[in-house]
Amino acid sequence: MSSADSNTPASNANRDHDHDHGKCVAEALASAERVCEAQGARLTPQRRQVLELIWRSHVPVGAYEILDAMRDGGRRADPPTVYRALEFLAGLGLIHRISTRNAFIGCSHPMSEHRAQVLLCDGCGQATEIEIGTIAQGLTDGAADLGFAIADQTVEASGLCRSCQSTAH
Amino acid sequence: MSSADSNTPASNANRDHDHDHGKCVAEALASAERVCEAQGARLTPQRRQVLELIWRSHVPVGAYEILDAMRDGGRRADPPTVYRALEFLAGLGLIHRISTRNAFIGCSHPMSEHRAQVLLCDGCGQATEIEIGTIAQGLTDGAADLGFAIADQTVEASGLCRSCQSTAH
DNA sequence: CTCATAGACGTTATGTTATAACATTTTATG
DNA sequence: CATAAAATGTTATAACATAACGTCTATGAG
Ligand SMILES: [Zn+2]
Ligand SMILES: [Zn+2]
Ligand SMILES: [Zn+2]
Ligand SMILES: [Zn+2]
Repeated sequence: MSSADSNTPASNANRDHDHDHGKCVAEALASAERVCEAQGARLTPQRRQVLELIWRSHVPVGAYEILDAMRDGGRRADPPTVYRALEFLAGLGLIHRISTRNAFIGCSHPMSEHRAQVLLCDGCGQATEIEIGTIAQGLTDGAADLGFAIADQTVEASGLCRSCQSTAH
Repeated sequence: MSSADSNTPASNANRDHDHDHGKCVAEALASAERVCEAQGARLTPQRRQVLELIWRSHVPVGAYEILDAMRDGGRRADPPTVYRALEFLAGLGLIHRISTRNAFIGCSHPMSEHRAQVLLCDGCGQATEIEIGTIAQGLTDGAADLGFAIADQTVEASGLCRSCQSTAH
């Protein structure tokens, strides 16, 4: 993964409402397989299905929505099944938990180490992952000034995306 | 409240584990009364009690902990009672919800408009509110570059405070 | 191939957080 | 006092998450 960079995960930040989502999904699944292989982890059919269900859209999806979708698909499932898969996927950085929504989104660029920073649209519900280095660094530095050592960061903002601003009238 | 600034709410950021917490509480309650008066809102005994319970420490407190404490105090209470008070207090900026913990803390400087930015210690559990303007601004600007208009921000970081770093060995 | 092991998954039950809906009481005000 | 608005009481349930333990399955050693 150090040679060609034909995929441009950062382009997700500029994603429009009518983008080629099939590409998002394909890239996400390909990345997932690479990450799992690299980590010696197993992307079982069940885990893969949960990842696919999360990637059905860019709208954060709750654990029980996933559960319902799995049942709709004929598969027997219970909460622990879903939460285990979510824990596995989050552990590998393949998904992010959105704390303010109790929901999950697929990570747009799971191959690179990063802190999740997310924009949440109150109009369409879509989440957009961004990566503003100065925020992560500013937070780390600001905390360090107080003697606080940051281990993990959560940065979530809500508002209106470009499309939903033009729609609102 | 525009004249003397004898209280230094920002000093909370440097708060030690053995600070004068009585002062924190006294200031918080005084601020609450001022804010309520300014807004024409009523700080009823029940709301005041919830605020006091939240201010028992700097550790974020869950709604049901508050509920239990109210019942311990002999008062009859049910979940909606607590959640209504929390909603009221949060609406006035007197408390902040900590999304990553499903819990609440008292706001250290409710008189000034601000976005909550919080450091959460995994050791002692205490929350420290900080205010790094460049983060709020960087987030707003970074989002604006994508055409996204931010209405609300959540910034939470976990790690170890100074005291808990020295303790850990 | 058989067995031991570890990881994944199934299953049941329960814990935890939050809100809907409607009744009643309190407070402010004319 | 009459009235309306705000606050609170009350019951029930929705929504989110995990504990605990049993079973299955892939894998590798012997
Ligand atoms: Zn997409
Ligand atoms: Zn939108
Ligand atoms: Zn204090
Ligand atoms: Zn600490």
